[in-house]
Amino acid sequence: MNKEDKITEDKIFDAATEEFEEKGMDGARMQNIADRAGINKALLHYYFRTKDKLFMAVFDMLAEKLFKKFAGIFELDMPMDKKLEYFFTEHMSFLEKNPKLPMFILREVTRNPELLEKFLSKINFENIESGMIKNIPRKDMPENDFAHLMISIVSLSVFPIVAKPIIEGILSKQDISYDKFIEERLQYSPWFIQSAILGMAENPKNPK
Amino acid sequence: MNKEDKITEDKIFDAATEEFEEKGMDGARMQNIADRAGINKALLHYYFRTKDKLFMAVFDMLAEKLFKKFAGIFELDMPMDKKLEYFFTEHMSFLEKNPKLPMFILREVTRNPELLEKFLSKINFENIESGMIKNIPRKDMPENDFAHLMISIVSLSVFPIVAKPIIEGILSKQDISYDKFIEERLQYSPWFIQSAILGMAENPKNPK
DNA sequence: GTCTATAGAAGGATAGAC
DNA sequence: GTCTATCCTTCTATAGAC
Repeated sequence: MNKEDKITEDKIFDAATEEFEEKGMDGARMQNIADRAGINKALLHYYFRTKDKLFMAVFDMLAEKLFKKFAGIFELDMPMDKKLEYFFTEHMSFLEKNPKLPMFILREVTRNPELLEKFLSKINFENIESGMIKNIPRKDMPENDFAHLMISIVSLSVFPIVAKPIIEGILSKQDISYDKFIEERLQYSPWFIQSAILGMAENPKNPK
Repeated sequence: MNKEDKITEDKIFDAATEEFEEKGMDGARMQNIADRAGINKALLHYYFRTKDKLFMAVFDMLAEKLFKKFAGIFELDMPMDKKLEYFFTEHMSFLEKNPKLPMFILREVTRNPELLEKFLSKINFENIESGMIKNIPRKDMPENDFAHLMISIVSLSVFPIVAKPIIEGILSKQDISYDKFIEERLQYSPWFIQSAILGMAENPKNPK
């Protein structure tokens, strides 16, 4: 199905997704959305009433999209080393295809606490925890260390995408391609994390 | 010196910094800046001509501030394990005091390539590389692995701050305080990274 | 359902008095 | 230097013809 065949509401929704994902609520313009969709401004209001309602529809869809990918992976039942590799392969290739998505979510939930609530409400904590804990490398791991490990994994996968412009700029001065760099991280990051997990077990934290 | 004594230009600049850091260029309002500074809109234009010029002055100052902190720490001449601890202590306590700064920089350089150039131009790559390489744990580390290690360190320190709203929300459902969590990371992250470095040395990457 | 034209609100910028 | 009043542009939103 090409763009011409699509019904108008879909064309508008897709155009709005592009505009909002790129510029955020504050930077997006209804005129730009109309232009991208190849229709006029009045039609936007005919289908979605207000900019805010249109934005909400887009945010909801994108939050769902990002979240589904995360949760699904953590729930997998496999050993930690396999899970890590699978996570980075799946998750980062997803983010490569949607490079603006994490920045969009972060920007908007930071701007508007209501959106934060909307986003958090999608998370099913029980599934994630049980899925991870089942295959955790060390059964004696202190409770909070689990949270630290999770945040570390997410930091290592999401930040290189969120900070793409800066990292790309820095790498280019050393003649390294950003895309190649991200490709390498599919191997590097699981290796890094797995090494950290093993290393931490061998060399327990000195008490504070 | 309290706010009343300050000369007007400084009051405006400080108020603009708050407004821009919080809302970004697109979301900031000149009226809000005037209100925060306790003066009227006309004065903003008297001192800074346009919103864009005022924004540029603020961006320049904040980019410098963030960058100085980063660069200075990497240049330190000390062994890797001490450097890591020092980095996280210094860097994260700085970010705790300026929690909106990294989001601001990321949001704005993503929005406007000119700002990205401005930001990148501040970086002195030679100082950073020489300062890090001098105390790198493994002299035989492949070239790109150095870049991967650096990005990993920055990811682990910056992301938990950038994603504060989401992380805070998730932790609160498990009755963990965000501030306490960040405090713990001052110990956890250097330990995590140090363990990874040691672990990777012992367990070399299997060739792709 | 789709368009043109325009109303109406918001926000950046300026004129001019003091 | 600082203020009030106001202009002008930009943008969201609606009216009304087809």
